[in-house]
Amino acid sequence: MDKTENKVKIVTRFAPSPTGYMHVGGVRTALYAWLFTRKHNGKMILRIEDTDKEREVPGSITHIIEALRWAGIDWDEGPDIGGPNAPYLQSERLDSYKKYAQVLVEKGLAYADPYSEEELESFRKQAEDDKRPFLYRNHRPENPPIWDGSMPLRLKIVNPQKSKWHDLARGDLEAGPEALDDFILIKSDGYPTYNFAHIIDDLEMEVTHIFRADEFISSTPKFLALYEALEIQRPEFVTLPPIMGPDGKKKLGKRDGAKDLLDYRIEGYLPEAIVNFLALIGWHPGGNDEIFSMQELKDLFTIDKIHKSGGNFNDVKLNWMNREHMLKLSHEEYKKNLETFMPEHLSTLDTYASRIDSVCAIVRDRLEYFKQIQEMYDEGGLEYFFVAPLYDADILMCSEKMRKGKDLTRESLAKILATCKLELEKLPKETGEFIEGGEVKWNKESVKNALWPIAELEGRGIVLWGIRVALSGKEKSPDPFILAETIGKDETLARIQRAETFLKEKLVLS
RNA sequence: GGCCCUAUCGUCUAACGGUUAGGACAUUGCCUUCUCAAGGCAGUAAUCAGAGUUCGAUUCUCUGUAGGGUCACCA
Repeated sequence: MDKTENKVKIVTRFAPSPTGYMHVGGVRTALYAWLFTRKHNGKMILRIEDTDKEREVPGSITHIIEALRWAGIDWDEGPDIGGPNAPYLQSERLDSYKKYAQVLVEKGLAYADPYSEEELESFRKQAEDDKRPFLYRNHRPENPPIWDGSMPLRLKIVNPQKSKWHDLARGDLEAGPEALDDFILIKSDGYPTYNFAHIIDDLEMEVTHIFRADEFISSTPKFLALYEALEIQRPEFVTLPPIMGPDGKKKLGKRDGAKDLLDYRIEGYLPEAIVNFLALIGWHPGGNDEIFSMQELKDLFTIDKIHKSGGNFNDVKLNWMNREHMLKLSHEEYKKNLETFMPEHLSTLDTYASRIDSVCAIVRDRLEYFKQIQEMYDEGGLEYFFVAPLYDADILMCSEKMRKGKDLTRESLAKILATCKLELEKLPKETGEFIEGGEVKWNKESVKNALWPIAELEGRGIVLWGIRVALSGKEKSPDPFILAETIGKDETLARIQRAETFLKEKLVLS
């Protein structure tokens, strides 16, 4: 296989129809074609199959292009960049289809369909009532009218028999003669059907490998008949297994929550992660590795490793994988991504600039996708990184478990906090700079060293919980030391002071 | 219903006639621990069923079963 691939120039195409969004299944098809093409220094074409004017959604083409580019997939010819085989919109290639249709008419292999939709419908119904499959060729008109373009044009299947073919991913396939019928080449509106158009385009564009979804297996006999009628050589088929919905029951569709690819960008997923994940549904290079870069995928990709059976789209694992890719980012890259998801009311604060780096580091282990930053740590989000929190007495007082049997009143907690504050005041204020003549500076280590003796004395649960909540106001948050380091000495002391006062006031009130 | 495709832990998968059937996600337990994460360790968990071929079948063949696809003037 690989030998011939290297001799003949590989030409692949991705040919979506502009129906509004970029299905992840489609992205995978494009991805496999892309990996294969780029690995073999081939040529990839983007072609838009816009022959159904009814379904076309305006803006789709730009959307598709944007989505594919985001995923890191590029092409050598396409509607946006042109190329020697232009145009790349099927709606602009009508002359080609007409030309080949005429060839078939002249060969006596295509004929006009004179029936009305109602008549066709009744044939179908009759077949259904008789419990046999409907075949148009059983109703083929004796003397079809001359095709003037106002009626559909059908291919005449002269000798319906069993079809056999080879698929590079699936192996040998076959279908009975029932799968073959006189199908429509050109619709009455003058546009070709998919079945016809893609074959003409692939021929004219000299496509060598067709990467396609599983559902096209059933119509392959039709394509084969057309190649034969046209007396042309067919490209290789590479049929991919289906991607199922999370329940594993049905093909992944819009209703099962199949997202548009760009939704993942909105959620703050990394394109490399999506690509990695998608690549591994239906293909695996062997071995135990799972995290691959685009480059690695390209190097490893081979058609014979494509699976036959379908796979589920499991977004729990996608999240894990996305985190793995996020972890590979440098601090600067991570920060850049994260900042696009920072709520504006925080990013405009004057505490923001000095603390965002630290927040980045803190959040790094915790996020599976960047938008999660917005839902982090309870409802309050991450305000407490930038502004002093409000307190809840119950949370501040910590749980029984943390107290470990020790009595704790608001007054005694306030005292403990005061003691901590006293110790922390002794620390120099500077962060990140070496302090001459003293080991301590204001970083999480020194804060820890200052607090630890008190914690040992009064109970770790009480002291560390108390400080942490004094700094964050939250039941759940990063540890107090890193929080203290992040907000700096002045604010740490101020927040402890506030918590202390809060406790005392509460005490007086109650 | 006709035709077609597919079948390894719950999920993604490794294995290309010989393995204690491996890894990952998820899950469970433990460790770490001031909370939440993260991290570390450990555990539970699969060859759809039945025949054949073979010294030996997850792997090859057949049958059954289940799931999926497709039967448009959609792609």
